[in-house]
Amino acid sequence: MLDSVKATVEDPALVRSRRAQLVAAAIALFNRQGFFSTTVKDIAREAGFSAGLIYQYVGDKQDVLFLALQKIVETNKERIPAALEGVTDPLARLVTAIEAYCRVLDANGDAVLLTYRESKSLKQAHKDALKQLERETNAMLSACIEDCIASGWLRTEKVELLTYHIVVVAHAWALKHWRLREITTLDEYIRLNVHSAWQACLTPQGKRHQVRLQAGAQSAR
Amino acid sequence: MLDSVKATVEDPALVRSRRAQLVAAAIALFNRQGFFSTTVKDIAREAGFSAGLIYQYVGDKQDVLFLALQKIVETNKERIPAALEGVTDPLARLVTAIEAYCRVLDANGDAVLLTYRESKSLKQAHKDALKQLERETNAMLSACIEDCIASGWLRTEKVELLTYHIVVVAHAWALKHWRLREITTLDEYIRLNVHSAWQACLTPQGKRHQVRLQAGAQSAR
Amino acid sequence: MLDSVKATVEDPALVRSRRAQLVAAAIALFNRQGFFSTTVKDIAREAGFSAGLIYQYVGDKQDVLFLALQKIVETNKERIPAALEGVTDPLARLVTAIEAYCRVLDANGDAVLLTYRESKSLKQAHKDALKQLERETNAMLSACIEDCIASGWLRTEKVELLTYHIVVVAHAWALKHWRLREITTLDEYIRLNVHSAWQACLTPQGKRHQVRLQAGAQSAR
Amino acid sequence: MLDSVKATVEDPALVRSRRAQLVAAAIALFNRQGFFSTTVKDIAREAGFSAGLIYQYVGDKQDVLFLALQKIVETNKERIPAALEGVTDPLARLVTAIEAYCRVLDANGDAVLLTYRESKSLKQAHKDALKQLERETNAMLSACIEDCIASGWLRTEKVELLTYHIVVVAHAWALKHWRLREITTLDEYIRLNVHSAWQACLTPQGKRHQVRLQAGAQSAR
DNA sequence: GATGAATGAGGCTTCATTCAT
DNA sequence: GATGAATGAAGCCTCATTCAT
Repeated sequence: MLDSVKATVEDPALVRSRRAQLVAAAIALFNRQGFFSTTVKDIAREAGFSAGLIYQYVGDKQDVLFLALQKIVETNKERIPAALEGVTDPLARLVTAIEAYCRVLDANGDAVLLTYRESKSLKQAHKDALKQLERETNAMLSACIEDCIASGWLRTEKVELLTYHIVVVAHAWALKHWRLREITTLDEYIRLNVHSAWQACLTPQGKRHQVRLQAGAQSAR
Repeated sequence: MLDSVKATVEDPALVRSRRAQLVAAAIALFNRQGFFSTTVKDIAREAGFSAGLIYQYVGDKQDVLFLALQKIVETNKERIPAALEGVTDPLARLVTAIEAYCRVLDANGDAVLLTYRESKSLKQAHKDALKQLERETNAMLSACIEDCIASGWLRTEKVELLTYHIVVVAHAWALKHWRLREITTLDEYIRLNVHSAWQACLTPQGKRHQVRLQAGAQSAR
Repeated sequence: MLDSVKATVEDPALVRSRRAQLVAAAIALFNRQGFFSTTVKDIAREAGFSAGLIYQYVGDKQDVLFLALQKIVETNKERIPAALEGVTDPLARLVTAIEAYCRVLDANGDAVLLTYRESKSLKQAHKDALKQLERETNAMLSACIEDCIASGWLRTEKVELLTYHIVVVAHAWALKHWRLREITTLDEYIRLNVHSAWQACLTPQGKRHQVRLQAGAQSAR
Repeated sequence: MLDSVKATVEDPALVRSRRAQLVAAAIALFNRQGFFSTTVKDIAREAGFSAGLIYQYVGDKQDVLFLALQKIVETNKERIPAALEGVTDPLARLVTAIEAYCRVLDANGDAVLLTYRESKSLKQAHKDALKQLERETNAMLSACIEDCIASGWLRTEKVELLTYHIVVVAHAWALKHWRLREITTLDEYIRLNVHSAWQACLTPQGKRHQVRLQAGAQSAR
């Protein structure tokens, strides 16, 4: 993963830390101004080092974009397992995973928009790498769904289609944030829009199980 | 609408036709290469005239982007009323509007992606104009929903939120086309993902009415 | 003179009138914006006809500049004989010629500046033509001076040098107008600066004659 | 003074030396071809570096013009005090200052013409800065004149008007050089035209003092 | 390893000039 | 004769990338 981008500097620890600076600066700027309107010097200044140095850790301006988008997608991917830690009930896991996912997107805000907006500018290999990462993230949601199906709580024709339904509605919170924040809140959005995406697929037993879970959550407070 | 972009040529018919050429060329290229990687000369060549001529019909390269995005959004907006022509039953109207909308997006394909990707590069006034157009398109779906509510077929807390749910799932077909086309078809996507967005809101009467409608459609074939 | 600039239109009366329009427009614009910052379209618009038409009366944008500068210099040249009409006394003729010259320059204002500023942009033949015209104008002043010398009123080593002295001090009124108008008036400037240029050359008889003339002018009022 | 033009390079010594190259190249070219007919690439080539580099030392092509004109006017301004070094007699100082001024103008030749020709193209702030510099130069001549008045050698109604008289006659040597060099020499021009500008203002004592000075100069040889 | 001055290709835009109507 | 749309060369300027220090 690291080697898909070339660095001339040897020390891998240094490479990692420099690239972290680089990527943080890049994400901030790409969000603010977009990829093309951000100059390499902008990135260098924001990252706190000289323009020339960038080319010791990256082959290309495009590589910076790739590292930035990769960082964003990886962050998304890491948060879900963290949130699922300790949760065992399949339906509870699905709910938890979705909520975690939505809240990462909300926090990362326009980074999501960034992946939609600027992916076009990547070389094909990098595009593919990102799509693969996204698939892996989605696979975690799909796994939760399949567990629910195995438990008899859910029924659906195509798991991945349902996954995508959830994913895009979640993404939409970031993509259409300019309008949605005027008419609702994140919590309401999750409840009304995101969760509704899969509730139509609940089996009768699933529904009963859900009621039980909510009652438990209620009394647990 | 026309005057938000300045032309030095007087004849409005000529302005219209030249701009149509321009916009067609621009949409094709922006889809292929993105806004920033497309040069003004590229556009001129694709449109079939000289580079200088562009500036008789447009003040700016950005203006071309605006005209292109505007064209896309307007096309979306025009197809819905056309499809609704002659349909009177509120629920049938909702279904028809949604299907029409999805099929325009499918046809215009990556143009939708374009609006997400490149809107950033517009001047604020142009961004606002596009958002207004989008709101107007959405309002047509909202109106269908409200008719269904008035008829007692649907119930929902926030009409516009439901509208956005539908809209983003529809857009997702274009945004995630690279993956979705591998796992489903447009028809299935509409049935499983788009329509499911509102069916959770059907009232019992609504459900019965829907069954009746589908039976009618069946026998009409 | 006319033929140093080519016209495709035959009718000489038309050529004259069109060119007059052209030149008037050009002088106004060149004064305001300079030669290079004035576009051919600007000139056409100011003159009240289409851009293409200019090329029927002129070969070049440079030709317009030449016609404009020529017009200015010719105007200067024509006013002096007009003012001298009926004046016979040599010293009175000199005074009259200088005053006339200064007042034309004051009226034509920045046109003078124009000849200094933009002559550089002319083709050599046109530069020469203008210098010749300027020499002819100066020759009229020189003639007055020589008459005064012949009458014994003036004495100077080099007539043309004295002429130039007068000319440049007169031009300075236009060239340094931005500052001079803050510290004096045209009348005072003529009295203190322009006329002083030659009064050092008056012979004793010349001085006496001058006193007589002024007394005459006084009593004539 | 330096900061009225922006540079992205930090090192002030480098800025100074690069700008000196730039200005030297620019003055040569502007004299030869005028400001508008000189391209930025021309300047770069003449200065001996790449086109892009110019924009590290200057914001604009116009800024180059400003620096060039500023350099010219400043040179004029610096030579006068240098020439006055050690001269104490007020009348001698006036004569010395004028001669120094004329000889700078003669050496800088067409640079003077440049200030008349191209000032138009400057932004207002830069125009004002140059006018201020010119005023300061003139003030040095005015001071000499006032000393002479205080000593009783000269009498004049308006000191600054007399200063301008001297200045423009001196400038004329550069402006009308194409003709004047045909009919006279610099020395004769200074004697007959420039100095005559103020000799009419000599008081009787002033005249006597002048004779004494010249006698002294004579015997000193 | 780090700096930042230097390079130079290439983009957007203007505008003198032509030419079909 | 007049119009003004169309052409295309060329200018200014930006910026990714290199390289001497």
